[in-house]
Amino acid sequence: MNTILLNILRQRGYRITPQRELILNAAMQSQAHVTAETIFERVQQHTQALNIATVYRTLDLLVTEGLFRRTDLGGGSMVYAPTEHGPHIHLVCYKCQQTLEAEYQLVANLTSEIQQRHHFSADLHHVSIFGLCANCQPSN
Amino acid sequence: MNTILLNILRQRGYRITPQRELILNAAMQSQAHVTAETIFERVQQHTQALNIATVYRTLDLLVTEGLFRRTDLGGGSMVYAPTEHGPHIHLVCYKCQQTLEAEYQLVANLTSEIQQRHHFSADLHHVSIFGLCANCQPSN
DNA sequence: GCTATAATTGCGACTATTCGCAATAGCAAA
DNA sequence: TTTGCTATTGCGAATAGTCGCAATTATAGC
Repeated sequence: MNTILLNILRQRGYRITPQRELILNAAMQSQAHVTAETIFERVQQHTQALNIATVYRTLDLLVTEGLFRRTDLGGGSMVYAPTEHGPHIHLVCYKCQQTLEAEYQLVANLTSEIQQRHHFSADLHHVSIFGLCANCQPSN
Repeated sequence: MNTILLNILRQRGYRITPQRELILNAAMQSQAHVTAETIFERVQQHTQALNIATVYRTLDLLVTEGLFRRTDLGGGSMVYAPTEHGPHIHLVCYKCQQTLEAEYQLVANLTSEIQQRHHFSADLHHVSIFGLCANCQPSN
């Protein structure tokens, strides 16, 4: 049972509903990125009392509150991960759809440069970069 | 009438259909980014002989052939622009949805670093970076 | 413990996009 | 110019995600 994140939400004035508890627990259940659909299925194994729209709305809330990150890994649906899992970037191949994880370090100073030059606070903590992996690049 | 891009497609073994001509012309009609829906509406002013799925498929083709770029500007639908319009990056605000254009230069050496370290050919030519604009950042 | 109120949920409709499949039609070769 | 092959299209259904609105409910104040 994850009380830490629930308490953060409560402190920020959000109501703690059974649905939010269920979603949060299901979302924290694995170390990997999860889709809304996966969370929905996990919760449904215990109870019927949940609508998929609520899953999306709760995940949106968690993302805008900075507790989760949403990433497009090119698989057709967005994936979510707790912010505490630490920043890293995703290299997603256009062609074969494979994804590589890379160190956040690569984009760290891009963030500060964008802040200085454009006063824009870029969120690159779980960003996806699309392109072609080694195997799929034309070899000439 | 845009014969240059049509010839490139022909040379690469793709068939030139009336639909592809119409879509290509409509897509090149303005300097700005366009959505599939916009292209579809433009073409429909001339003829009914076009299906929205074909618009999406043709745009996909143009993107995978490197002739167009697809970008998510956070407005709910993807936008497309000819590659020849030149690279630039988009700073998209999570909160107010406003987008700023910035120089490609900012990410130029990130591309080569990713190539060196991960042998991954990153495509950052029209990338969107999400975050908070100056107005929407907490001011403390 | 009750009540009032505003946040949250469920539901059904809607949007953007993709997909499978049968029908159509470019284009290369004869 | 006709033919045949296969790429491409149209269609309708499916998927991921969002939205408006009425019903429900968490929580602050009594």
